[in-house]
Amino acid sequence: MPTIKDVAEKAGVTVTTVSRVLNNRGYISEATRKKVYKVMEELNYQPNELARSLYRGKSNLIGLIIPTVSHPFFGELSAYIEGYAHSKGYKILLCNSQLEREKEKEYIEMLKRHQVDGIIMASHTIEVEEYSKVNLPIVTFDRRIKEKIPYVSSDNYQGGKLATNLLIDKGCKEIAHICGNLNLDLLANKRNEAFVETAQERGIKYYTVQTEINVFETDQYERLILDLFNEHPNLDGIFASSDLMAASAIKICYQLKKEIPDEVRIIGYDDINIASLVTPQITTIKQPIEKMGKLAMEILIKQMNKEKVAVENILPVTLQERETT
Amino acid sequence: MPTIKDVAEKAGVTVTTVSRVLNNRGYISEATRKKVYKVMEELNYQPNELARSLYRGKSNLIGLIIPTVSHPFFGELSAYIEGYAHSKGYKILLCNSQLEREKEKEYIEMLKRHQVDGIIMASHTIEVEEYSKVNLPIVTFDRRIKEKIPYVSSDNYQGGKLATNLLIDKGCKEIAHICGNLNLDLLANKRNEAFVETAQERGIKYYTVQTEINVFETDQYERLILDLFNEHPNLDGIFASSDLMAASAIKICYQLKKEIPDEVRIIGYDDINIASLVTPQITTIKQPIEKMGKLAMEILIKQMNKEKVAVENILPVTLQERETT
DNA sequence: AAAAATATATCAACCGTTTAACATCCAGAT
DNA sequence: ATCTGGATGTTAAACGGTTGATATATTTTT
Repeated sequence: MPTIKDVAEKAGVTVTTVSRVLNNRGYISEATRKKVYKVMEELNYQPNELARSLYRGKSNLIGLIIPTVSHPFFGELSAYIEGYAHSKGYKILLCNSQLEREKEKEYIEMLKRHQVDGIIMASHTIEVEEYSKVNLPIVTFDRRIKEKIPYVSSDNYQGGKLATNLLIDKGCKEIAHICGNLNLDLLANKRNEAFVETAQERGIKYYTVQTEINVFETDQYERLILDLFNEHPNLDGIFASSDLMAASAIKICYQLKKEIPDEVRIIGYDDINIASLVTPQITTIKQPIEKMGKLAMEILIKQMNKEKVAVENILPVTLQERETT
Repeated sequence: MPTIKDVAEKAGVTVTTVSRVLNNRGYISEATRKKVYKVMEELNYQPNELARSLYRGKSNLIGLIIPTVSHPFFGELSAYIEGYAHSKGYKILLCNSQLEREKEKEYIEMLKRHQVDGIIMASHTIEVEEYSKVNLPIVTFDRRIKEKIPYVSSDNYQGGKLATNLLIDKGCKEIAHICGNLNLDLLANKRNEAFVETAQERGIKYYTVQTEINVFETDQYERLILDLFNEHPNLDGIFASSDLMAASAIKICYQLKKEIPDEVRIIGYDDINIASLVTPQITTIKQPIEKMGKLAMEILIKQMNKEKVAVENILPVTLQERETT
């Protein structure tokens, strides 16, 4: 790999001059500028960002910690985050925590060693105190930390309310919410709050089913839903806390020969791409994934520039009515 | 951020000694080792990997260029690649090319500037000559380059053959292959070769439909499939070159009130997670995504260690029969 | 008591780049 | 003839770490 020295020698100038060309500082005549650029071209020279980052104390690297990029929600979110980051000159270091506390910690340390400029944290199993130790611009997804760490979320309570009301409006008499584990202190838990409160207010029978703390496993979803129908054969409405769960619910309904939406109505959450691709198309609560990703990056960049940021950043959700209700 | 100097001072030793502790070189007594570790703990010291990488000429960074991580196939692939890379001490820099030539080039240059140790390239729109310019360990997905760049692929011809034969065995008389654009010189094109040859051999009417060169857009898939049925109302078998395309085909069949699998049989490709999650579950050709990801990383690591690697690395595919055939 | 091994220190070079300070040269304006 | 400012050079320090050479203790072995 050619260095700035090679370029300088070949162009017959000093490294200072080359550096000046590279960084547009000081006086440089058009002639030398052209000559230097030409040599860089010839040598296929690329400035070493490690060296630059070391000197500048800024790496332009962002750590992204998610449960796994193979989950479509996080896949889509990551794509948007990376796209926006790239447009702003930042690179994404991808970390799949698999929702394991130890991995989260390990990744955070690794990111610090690599001098990332900030961390986007969308996987939350570590203890709250760990967050304050990070000591780096950080933005959180869907989780409020006691300390003043900014977070991005969508309006989970409103989403839960929209979903529950839709089921009831459509005539459901006995409904269930299948959600992630409520012991994880996530803002998504507000969906269940809304579900419970709305069902109570409107005097409808309701049940809550939680998944295990583990990872996303469709087998588990299917088992839970099957058990649910066994216990409550008259269940006629399911509010699934992700579109993937909704797809599992659809599958089980077909197995049990329950017609959708006539006998059972199902509403999902997220509105990932496949929600409108599968048959029947899934009615769902749309999270503004692109906006959330962009906002997270914006907040991170502001923090890096020592600008003030709001701690709470909640975006609105919308109901996407399709074929399962 | 504390530096090695801070640690040395606080521990009352020199940086050389700290560095020795850090790197396990030379003589170090247990006492000083402990003391140094304790101080590192107290200061929450993390060695600066930029500085280390700069000196060592090795960053432990790998560039991963894919069309987009929001596509489930690449999402799953990326998760496996990152997981295996992490276990080997490598970090992944995520690059979504959106299948744009300019972005691919830009990303490659960026990765070189950041001194990545190697590149996994799963997006191929740049010209073949560009690959030789890279001058870095590289491994390619599903694309053979004239130069001796190693590639990982699954047995596309066999996959196409399995799929086509299944449709015919099940009684299809008029079949179509919906595939990506054949002008992109991808090994996936062998699926179409196999499709055509098998259909001819067995004397079955067949058609090939290509998508535009663009990105993956379900709207486009749906339009193509709708047109296909308009032109060939008696079509009774579809070989879709991805599970997402198969899902689109299912959707259109429902719209046209064609029963699956009685009137139309559909087989997908990839066996991404959602293939077995949707209803009906998609019959598909399973690519060994995890093995392919791992193999790609292994080949890259071997190249980085100057070991010899095979250019051609083709893994077997298997038929997953489910509900759409 | 001498030799060998262990433990640590000091010093300096190096990785590739940036940047500040200062010097030099030249062309044009005064 | 002098001044001004543009264009470049020289030099050296800095970023944070690694490493080799060399020196100097202290222990341990012979």
